[in-house]
Amino acid sequence: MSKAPHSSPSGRLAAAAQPSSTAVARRAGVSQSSVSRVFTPGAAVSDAVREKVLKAAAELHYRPNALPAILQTGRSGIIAIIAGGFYNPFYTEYLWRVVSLLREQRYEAMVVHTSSDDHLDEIVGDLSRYRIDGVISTLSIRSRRVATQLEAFQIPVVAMNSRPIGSLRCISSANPAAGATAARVLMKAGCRRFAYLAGRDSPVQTDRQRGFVNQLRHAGFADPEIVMAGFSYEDGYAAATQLLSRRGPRPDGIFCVNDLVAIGALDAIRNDFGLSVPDDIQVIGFDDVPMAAWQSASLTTFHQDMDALAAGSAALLTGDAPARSLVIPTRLVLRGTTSVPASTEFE
Amino acid sequence: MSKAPHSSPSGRLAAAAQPSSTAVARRAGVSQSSVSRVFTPGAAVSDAVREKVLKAAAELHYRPNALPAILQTGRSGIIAIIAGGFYNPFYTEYLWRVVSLLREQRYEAMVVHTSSDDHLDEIVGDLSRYRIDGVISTLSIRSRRVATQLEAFQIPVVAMNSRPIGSLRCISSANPAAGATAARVLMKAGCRRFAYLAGRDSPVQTDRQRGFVNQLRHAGFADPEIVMAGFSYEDGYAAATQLLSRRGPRPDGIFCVNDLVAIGALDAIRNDFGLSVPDDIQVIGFDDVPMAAWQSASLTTFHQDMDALAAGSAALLTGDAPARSLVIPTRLVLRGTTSVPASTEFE
DNA sequence: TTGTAGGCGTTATCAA
DNA sequence: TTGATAACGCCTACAA
Repeated sequence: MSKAPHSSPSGRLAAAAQPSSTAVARRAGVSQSSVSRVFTPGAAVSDAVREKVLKAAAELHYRPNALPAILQTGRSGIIAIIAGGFYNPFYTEYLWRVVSLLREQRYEAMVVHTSSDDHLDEIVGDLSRYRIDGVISTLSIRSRRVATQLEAFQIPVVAMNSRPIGSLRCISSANPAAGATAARVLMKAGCRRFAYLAGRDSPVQTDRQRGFVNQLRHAGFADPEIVMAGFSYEDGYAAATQLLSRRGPRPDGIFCVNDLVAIGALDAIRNDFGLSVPDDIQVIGFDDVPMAAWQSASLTTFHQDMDALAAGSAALLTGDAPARSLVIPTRLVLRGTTSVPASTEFE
Repeated sequence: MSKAPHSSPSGRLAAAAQPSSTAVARRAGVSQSSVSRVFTPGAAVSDAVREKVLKAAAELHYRPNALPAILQTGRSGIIAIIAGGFYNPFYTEYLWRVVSLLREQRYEAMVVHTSSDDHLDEIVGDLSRYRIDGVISTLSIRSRRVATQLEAFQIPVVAMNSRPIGSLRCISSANPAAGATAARVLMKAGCRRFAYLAGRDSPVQTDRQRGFVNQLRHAGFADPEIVMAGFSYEDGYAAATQLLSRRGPRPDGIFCVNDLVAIGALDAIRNDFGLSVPDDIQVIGFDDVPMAAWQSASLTTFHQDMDALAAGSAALLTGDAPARSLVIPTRLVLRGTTSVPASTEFE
């Protein structure tokens, strides 16, 4: 007996037909409505009927079908999550936290992986066929065209690290403030010549750089050397190599757009140039990914409040948030790549 | 004008009502069937009707609603992915690859995060309300109870690293073979006293250990010291510390259940015990996560063929696979934590 | 407390 | 090639 599911001729996966509430009703000797009521929390059903229905349901392995209800109510309970940058543990941690949190709130997550925000509108268009209730994007939305298209779908969209274009709801860490703190830490630690290893066009990158540069200027220092890196270990490694290969005095304080870049830089500084961190050069990263705490890195960095980022994203989506935009404070984590007393305050 | 979506009184997210094919039909002056046909690939429609319909659809921002079609056909095009262990980049890379691949095949992925396979049946029960076409689990399914429950749903289930219980479809890397190769590499490199840093009860763990131990025995060596670690950096760090703090001669060849454990061990060996790798101790990991290639680790390890794992999982699900179980070969990646000539063959 | 009837937006079927 | 009509499985009235 081949009760197992099989592929249809088209090659599409065909699940075995599942029993309907009508089938359960027939078996239990009650009406379909009664079955529905038994599976609707708070509906009035007599114990006798409930018992009969549950028995029949168990025998048939009945599971209520969510789709007709969605058709009826227009609410699917599905949130689309469009994510990228999985090479950075920051984004994968955000992903699982958001997914878990949504599930606690009885939403399911439909996840799409993409590396660019260029096709976000197409993707949301595809997913809107499932009548998704909302969208969370870990990719910052930079294109106004995409933002406009997204609005046409009439689906709430929360984007991380985006500028608030149109009706977009945005959440991010306090990047400019952290950049400024990075500058203060390095200055306090005695650095005199600064450098910044930059990401590529993204609000995150811009904000961190701006905070850092402005604070240095404010303190009367020369602008830091800016080296275009990217967001990966390899990018950081290459950028640091380039920076330290230049003629002239080398920087003694480096702020990096994220931890991966910082760790790449550290490996170049220590292994290829034989320099000591923090004696010759001090380094600060961003994200506080698990690897930053590894002994081999021991990287001073900014911890992003993942709990708050996830909770804030969900709140923005459901409208429970007080605003249309949320900014979450970061926390400085001092480790071995800087030399300031741990008790120093940097507010 | 408040056209934006809003929360209903119940606090649930309510998306704005989307136009139906009937609305499009009315506007285009054709029947609903014709609209349906325009959006059904391969259906016969005249150019005149198609044009009218597309025009009306564009004006209304119409998107076909997938739900009634699912009701009708029984196929949702949704695959559930139940994943955990996101602290290990191996699992997150697998996740995005599978998600991307499924999307290419026109499936959407519903993702649930959970750390244990204990509730897999409940989760699948929840998701079956959406009439999912299949399930991929990155958690190995160990409980026969869960496996039995899963069968009751009549939904195809692919599990990574599981034993084939019931109708479960399984995929994994060639773990025992890799374990044996690890033993051969360390022996070839001149090691004499071996240790294995173990994970906790999972087929992956057991298979790698078995391959390693059997090969050593086969070559006439004493059994390796087995230290219970786990799967994280911290676990590896602690296990190595424990191992090297013991009295008696210390091991000179260590195989670890995965890269994170190996990197944790490396940090303990080098920093806390001041030993040299590979001169005093040689180390091999498993997975070839990006961090294994970082200079600070430079870890010899086994590369898992992520492409094949993802493609195999999808094929098992859709029935395109030749078997109900797939085993994917690994590739040895020699780096700085072992001292064998790169050209050596270990087949 | 229970049952009957209508409708959600598609696809499938059949007639025109 | 097109249109009318019946499902699909549930929820929401309303009636009994």
